[in-house]
Amino acid sequence: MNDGKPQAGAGLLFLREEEMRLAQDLLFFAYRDFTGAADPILEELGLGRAHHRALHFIGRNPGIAVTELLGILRITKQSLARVLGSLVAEGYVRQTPGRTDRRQRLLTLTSSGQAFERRLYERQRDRLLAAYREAGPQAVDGFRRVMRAIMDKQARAYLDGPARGGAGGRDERTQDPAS
Amino acid sequence: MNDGKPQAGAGLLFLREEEMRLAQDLLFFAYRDFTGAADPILEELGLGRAHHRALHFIGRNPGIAVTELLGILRITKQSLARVLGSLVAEGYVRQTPGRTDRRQRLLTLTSSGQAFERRLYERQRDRLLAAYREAGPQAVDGFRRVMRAIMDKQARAYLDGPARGGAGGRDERTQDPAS
DNA sequence: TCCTTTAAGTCAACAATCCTGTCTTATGCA
DNA sequence: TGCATAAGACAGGATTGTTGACTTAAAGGA
Repeated sequence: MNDGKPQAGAGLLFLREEEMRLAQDLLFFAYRDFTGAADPILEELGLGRAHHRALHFIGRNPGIAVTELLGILRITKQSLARVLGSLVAEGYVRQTPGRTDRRQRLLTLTSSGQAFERRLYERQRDRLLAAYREAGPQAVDGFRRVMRAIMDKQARAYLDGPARGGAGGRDERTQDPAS
Repeated sequence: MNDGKPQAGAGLLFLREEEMRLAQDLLFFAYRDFTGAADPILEELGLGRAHHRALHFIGRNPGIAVTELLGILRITKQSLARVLGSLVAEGYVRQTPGRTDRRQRLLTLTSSGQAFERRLYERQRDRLLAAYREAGPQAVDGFRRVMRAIMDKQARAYLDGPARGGAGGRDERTQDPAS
């Protein structure tokens, strides 16, 4: 990075600060417009972004336990309970007792929950796909690297979990809890 | 990416969907932990993330008009008024009438506002800097390209505005409104 | 079996953040 | 002069988040 030019100090520090300020802006605007893309669908169904986040991670982790979902969303039990309550009440999410640990209420999307989540997904996908095409595969690789590096160890470990990334294997949770 | 294997259809579609799902995850976790990095400082001063966002964009655009800030944050006048009210009351933000348009109340950080914003910035900077170092300059370039491509035209235009990006020139707003 | 811990849910109360709609004041501008 | 715009204010409400205390059921070790 420092390519050995004589006067190193203030000028480079300025550049570095502007780089970091730009990164702040990028994260704000990209996230703002990425999440905003699904808003029309949510409004149509009378739900909010909190519901969307829950649907996304339940859809992505069928049979996830409540505690695990809380750890992902980083919200309190109460906050999740409210959101989850309406999702269950409207038939988007099903709760089934854990087989090995019967204290758990494993969460799964119903078929209408899957359909709803897919509509939300498609809006964000369209935007992401266009961005990926515009930026090109090499940029996409860099994007992934930086985004992974920004997040906590814990989140990286989650992304590397058996359900994702791994060579095609579905993990045990994917055996859908019998309705 | 498509390395010319015979059976093209379903398998590749699956891969593409997993790519998009991963992108959703990346945006959620990176944003969650990026914003979370400043939370301890905010809590210390008894302010919230909404205050941080306002401070950031006022600091980045000294002398910004209220309407322009509303357009960036995409919130309503009422929401901003509440946040701005406390920032002004606690002496972090100064409002000065516009010189050319006296209806405007141009927003600037006071020196204590600058100091506060800097503390918040430094937390996020540390995380971003570590991520940039870990991912490497080429990845950073890709990150920027993809993030820019995700956001709205309007936001890209903002980032290309005269105050940023341009070859070193400060724009007229930077002439700080006389206190 | 007894005891502790854990998973989940619940209730009450509250705080932050956002929204809508309506109105006023001052100013810009044709 | 008349309309549009910038900003602020008021009233009321919705969403999303918080804390703290408590209950129920089940797991799991001594």
